[in-house]
Amino acid sequence: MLDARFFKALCDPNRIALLRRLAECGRPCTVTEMSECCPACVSVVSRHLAMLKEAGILTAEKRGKEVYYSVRSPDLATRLRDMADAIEGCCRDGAAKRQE
Amino acid sequence: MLDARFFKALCDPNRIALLRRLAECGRPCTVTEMSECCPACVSVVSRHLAMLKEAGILTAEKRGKEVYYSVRSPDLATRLRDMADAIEGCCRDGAAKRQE
DNA sequence: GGTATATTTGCATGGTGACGCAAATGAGCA
DNA sequence: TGCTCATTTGCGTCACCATGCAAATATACC
Repeated sequence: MLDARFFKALCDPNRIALLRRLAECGRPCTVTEMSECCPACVSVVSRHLAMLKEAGILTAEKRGKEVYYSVRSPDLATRLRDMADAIEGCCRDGAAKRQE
Repeated sequence: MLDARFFKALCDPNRIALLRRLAECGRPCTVTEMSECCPACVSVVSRHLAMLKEAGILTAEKRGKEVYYSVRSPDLATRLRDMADAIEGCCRDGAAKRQE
């Protein structure tokens, strides 16, 4: 549930900026488009996007020469809510067990 | 909303293990107690816990010689759910804007 | 005050990650 | 085929982080 790779993918400010940009854009974007909003050069952006994809945060679809990245927003939202539930449930159960 | 420091605090496997241990335990724990579940030595655990506290994930309360750490579970759950809402809302708005 | 325990902090070190550049790969087009 | 554009990958470098050790700080108890 609490997956280190997931958080690792989001612990870099540039990757956060890319994710935010992609979410705000509301449509699939190419690597070149994304790199315009990021101080790093294209190769670095490509690597960041690949990492976000590996972590299950983005999806990539190849169309011709270009790769279009999108946010897996429903899955992402579900994962975050599941984490919230797990932490609440875990802490509540622990406290309950302690009172027995 | 998407805070890099928050994710940074959770991108280390030992810190995840500490958070999980603390959540499952269901009661405040001392640094020494926590260090027993973690391969790292006490000073490292102390630093990890401090980082989790700085990120707003744990709270620390000093009682005598010892410091008791707890999970800020309601706040943490709220933060995660807010992130989920923000991402969903953001992507939906972007898509809607695109269709206009 | 002196000792013991709990925690934090300074420091050195090894490992990992971000970065830019250049080369390689892939796909469209003349 | 040759050319161009988009993306990825290999590589070297630099910065940051996790770690352990030792010293410092804080608190309790004698």
